[in-house]
Amino acid sequence: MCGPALDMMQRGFKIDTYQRNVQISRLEKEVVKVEGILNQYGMATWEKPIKARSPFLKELFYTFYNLPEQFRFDKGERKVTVNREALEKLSAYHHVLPIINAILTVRDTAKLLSTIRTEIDPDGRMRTSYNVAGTETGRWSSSSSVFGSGTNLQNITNEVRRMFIADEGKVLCNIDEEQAESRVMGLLMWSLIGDPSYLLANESGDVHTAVARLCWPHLPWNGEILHDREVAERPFYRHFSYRDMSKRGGHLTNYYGTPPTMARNLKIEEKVAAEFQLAYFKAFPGLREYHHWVAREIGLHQELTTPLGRRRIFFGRPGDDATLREAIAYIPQSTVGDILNCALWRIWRYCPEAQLLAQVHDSICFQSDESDLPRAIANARRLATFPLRMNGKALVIPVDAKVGWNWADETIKTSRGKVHNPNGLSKWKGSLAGRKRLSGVHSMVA
DNA sequence: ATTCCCAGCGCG
DNA sequence: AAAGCGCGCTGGGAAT
Repeated sequence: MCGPALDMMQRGFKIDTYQRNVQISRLEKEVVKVEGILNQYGMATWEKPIKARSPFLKELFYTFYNLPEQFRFDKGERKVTVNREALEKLSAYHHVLPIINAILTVRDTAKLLSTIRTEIDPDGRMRTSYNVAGTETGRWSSSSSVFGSGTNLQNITNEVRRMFIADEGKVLCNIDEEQAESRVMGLLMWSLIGDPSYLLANESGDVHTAVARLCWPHLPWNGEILHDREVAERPFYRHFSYRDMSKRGGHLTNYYGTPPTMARNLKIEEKVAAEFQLAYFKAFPGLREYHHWVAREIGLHQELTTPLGRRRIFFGRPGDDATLREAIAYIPQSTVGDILNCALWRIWRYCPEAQLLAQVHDSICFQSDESDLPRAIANARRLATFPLRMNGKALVIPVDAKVGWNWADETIKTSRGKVHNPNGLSKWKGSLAGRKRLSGVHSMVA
């Protein structure tokens, strides 16, 4: 793995420094403005400034204002918190609403700013350091480069990805393993338990609609893709469609999430979450059995081995729920990482026209000369597509390809609305289809 | 002045 | 009683 890792670490990812500077000055102004407002609130109330990220916020809300303490759980411990979720609850006390809004704005903006401000190297490139043996699951991790510049490139938001660009004369391609963890979960349920239902749902084209069909069979489905999708997008509960429920609730349920968690994350009632899980487990009976299978393996051996042969020993107490949850997540997460890394290595070794730029767990970004692009993408896809076998069953994870001149999607959702990004990534359909790299002001249509 | 720790939050 | 897993970075403040 050091081959492709060093290749990317040495090359670095070109940064659009103009775009970077524009963003920095815009966000700096915003932070200064809102911090000023926050300080005025502070002086007007408890006669001290208010810092959005200070631990003393606890004192402000829970002692000075005497509001009900909010808690979070951290490794089995109940702790007082002033995180986003807590502040959103406290905003029901509308005398502190302006303070809370200002705090959340400063936090969001400062976070964004700190990533965008990350030091780039003198040649205008951002470099990272990949650790190819740094995690429990076999995934890579990413951090600042050996010289202290750059940062973790595996947690860059779409908004910030806008400043990561292709070199002159080259085009970016991002390939992605589609619904990878979910498909591996399907293979596990099929090969270990004998229940193919979840894999079939995944391979139906639109997994979330398929899951919705199985969970709510009484709705007027008729098998036509567009019609069924429309049915799935009807409201289920408040702002939630059946499809939303299937997507977010399904993922959480796969990983042993409980109704209270689902209720919190999806902002729905606990009863509604429990109802969904009942239907979900009924539609995919292999899921419960997979959870039980993992519990049994951990109880007996305290270890698991993935279909690609990666063994992990679980040092937690075998009977603990926390140990079980780590174990349930392990095989899908590790397997997807290994599949992607296998693809990465093969592209590095056999597809020289693809210059690797980044690895993000289930996706790879590379660049090619425009003239090489169709060949590079065809080769990369071929090298990344291979069957995963387990107990005589097999699965192929499809590989999606997108192209553009910067690393963000064509539509960027920001806190202030949507921004059109004409140089961004769009689905590869065999050619650039008339797309051209826009420069200067034309590349930034608000 | 430097190091350590925590809380919060970003991605897959 | 506790309430998906896997990471890394930053700012604030305490400890050294």
